[in-house]
Amino acid sequence: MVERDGDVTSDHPNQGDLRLPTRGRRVRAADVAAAAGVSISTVSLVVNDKWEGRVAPDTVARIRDEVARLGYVVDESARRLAIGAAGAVAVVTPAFTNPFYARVSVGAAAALGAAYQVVFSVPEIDEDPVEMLVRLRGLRLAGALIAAPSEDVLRWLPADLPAVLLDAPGAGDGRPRVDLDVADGAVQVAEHLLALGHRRVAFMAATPETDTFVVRRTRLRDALVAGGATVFAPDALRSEVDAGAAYRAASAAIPALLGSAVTAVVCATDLHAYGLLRACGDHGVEVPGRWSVVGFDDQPLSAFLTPPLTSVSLPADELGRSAGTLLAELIAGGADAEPPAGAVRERPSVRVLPVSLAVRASTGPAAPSA
Amino acid sequence: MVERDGDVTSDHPNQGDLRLPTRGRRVRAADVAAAAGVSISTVSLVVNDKWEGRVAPDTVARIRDEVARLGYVVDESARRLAIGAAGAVAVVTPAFTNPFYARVSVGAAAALGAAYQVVFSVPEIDEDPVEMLVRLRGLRLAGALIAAPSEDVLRWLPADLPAVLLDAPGAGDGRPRVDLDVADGAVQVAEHLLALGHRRVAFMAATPETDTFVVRRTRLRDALVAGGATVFAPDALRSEVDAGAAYRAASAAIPALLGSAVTAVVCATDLHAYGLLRACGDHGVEVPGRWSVVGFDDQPLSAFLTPPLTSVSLPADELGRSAGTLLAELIAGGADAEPPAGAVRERPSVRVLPVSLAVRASTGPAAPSA
DNA sequence: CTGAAAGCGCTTACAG
DNA sequence: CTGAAAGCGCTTACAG
Repeated sequence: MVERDGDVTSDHPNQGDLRLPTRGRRVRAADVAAAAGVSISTVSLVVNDKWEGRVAPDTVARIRDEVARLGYVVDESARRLAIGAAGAVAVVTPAFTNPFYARVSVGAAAALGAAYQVVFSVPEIDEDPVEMLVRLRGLRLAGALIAAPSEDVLRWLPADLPAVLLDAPGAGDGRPRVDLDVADGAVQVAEHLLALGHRRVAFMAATPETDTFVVRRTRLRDALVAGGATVFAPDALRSEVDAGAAYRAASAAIPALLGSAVTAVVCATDLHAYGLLRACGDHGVEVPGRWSVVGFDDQPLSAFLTPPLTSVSLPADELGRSAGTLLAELIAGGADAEPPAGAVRERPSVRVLPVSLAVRASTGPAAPSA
Repeated sequence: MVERDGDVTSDHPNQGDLRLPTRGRRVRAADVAAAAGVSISTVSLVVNDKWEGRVAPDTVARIRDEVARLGYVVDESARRLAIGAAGAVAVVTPAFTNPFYARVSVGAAAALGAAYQVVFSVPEIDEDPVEMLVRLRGLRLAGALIAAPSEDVLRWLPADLPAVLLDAPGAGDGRPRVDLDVADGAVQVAEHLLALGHRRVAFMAATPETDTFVVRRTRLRDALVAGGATVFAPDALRSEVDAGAAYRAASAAIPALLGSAVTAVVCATDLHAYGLLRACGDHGVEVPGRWSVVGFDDQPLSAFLTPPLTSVSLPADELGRSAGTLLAELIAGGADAEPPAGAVRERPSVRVLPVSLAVRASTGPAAPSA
């Protein structure tokens, strides 16, 4: 007999040990079976809805009554051990407190939550996502959803673990992927600014510059240059994805920028734009009078800034939901199974979600050249 | 033999069945034992670090080598079933995409994540938190952390489930709790406004008005009235906790408010303040020239608004961390154990975290009476 | 229509 | 210092 005293959810029958409160005893299938006068097998069939044609209807009713009366819930550990199924899915993102990833996480959980236990991994909680993923293998990981994956995570990812990458336009390792069409978003920004007469544009970059940020910067540059504009991406004008860091960088960079004839600043993310706008306020730089400002993300709050921010609207929740659905298919369909020897390896599915530019008051006609 | 074909993580030895890829086979303690030439018991002792004085050091080394070589990870389902321990903790909040609760969640997970599997429940994912909590019982819930609990959740909460309530100043059901001293925050706001000469103040309320919001409103009112000010809480000036809803409510309410001699508006949350500020911008109401505006929460972005928002700074991460730590103590210490018969039931621990007012540019001297 | 039995992978007294 | 065995609570062929 395994001893487990002091355990709040002890399963020990309370045999005369007054220190073990009765309420600590879990209800087992055996309890339901005894109460209903049937075997454990029958209880299992009923609670798993596999009784049709195998258990008499009134037996079913009796068992259901007892389940409700006793408050029986199948023990997940035992169930998973018995059926050998993987029950957990990991959702790995770079941050929880960044509303973009919060929305991605919610979308993913909504798509997967019913079938799997969703476990979130963010650096804010787990120092090391790889370490956490290793630990999760103990939960029999069914799959993983990885947003803006780091090199480390990609390197670790076992080939046989169904996984979907999100928002990783550059990660070309043949994994199924759901991306946002940030390249098109950048083009839309360029067209918008060109139409407003902007010909000298600065870009505020993100560090570290992951795939999506590289795309945002280079495609914007290419499209602007093709339209006859000049683009600056000054070293000083870059920061982590954080409004405070962006504010400090922008504050330092603004004096020099004012010397150039820049009429618009495009930011790698809305958070950068928040910091920039605040710094503009400090320096008396009027937006959009002197500079037009554009962001990427269109966070829920961006429409409420002063001035409201023109931003590339990224469907974060749909990104999460779409990736979640794809992962579920992958797991269920065994799309990850080894192809027959000699077969042409199927191209992994890459879904690209469209984005749109939300035009607001932070952009306007280019100021007459300073 | 239990049949489990089509299972990605099938544990079937791959005996001649070519359709079952080898990589799908999990490594079990038995594999490590065989490889190291020891028994399963010994492997268990070593991986659980219980070998001191019981296993020869070079046996330990040999086993560790094999564990590393084979990539063995203890199966959590089997482990939990064997030790009968509860491994999961639920964190229930009203929202994920509200940065305040995102920070609370991160704090809680940081405090609990090492020892327990943290499962988040938010309405955005699970329609019904109660239903989800019931399902979680199957995971042998060790405890729950419940932020701004609804009546439903409180009613369901089993008496024997260790639970900590967060930010629930009115929930007087004797549960251990961690609260924010929003009452004091309201007093600080009142003092700040009175000192600036404000004597006619409006309050923008939240719907539904949960405990914490009632405290914010009533304590502010009492403190302002005690200081000789008049307080309005117009029905029109209230909305859900959402910047868009707040914007619409504020837009509709502003014309009437301009008719009153109000010089300051205090908002139930920063999100309300975002909507109000935007509406003020639309209506040409200068902040703080005409109205001073104050929020509650001090969200990370509030310092970057134009003007930067004066707000009651609520330590969200500490709230989560503190509650997480308290819950861990509760679970470990069995503080929930039935007291000895006749003993005076100990008062539940209620921790109240101090808050502070972050004074920024959105508040200033009261405008001369209109 | 129903139940006895094996098995999932682990942990832990217990007996050497 | 080491291993055989029981038990955790469930599911699923299998035999009635």
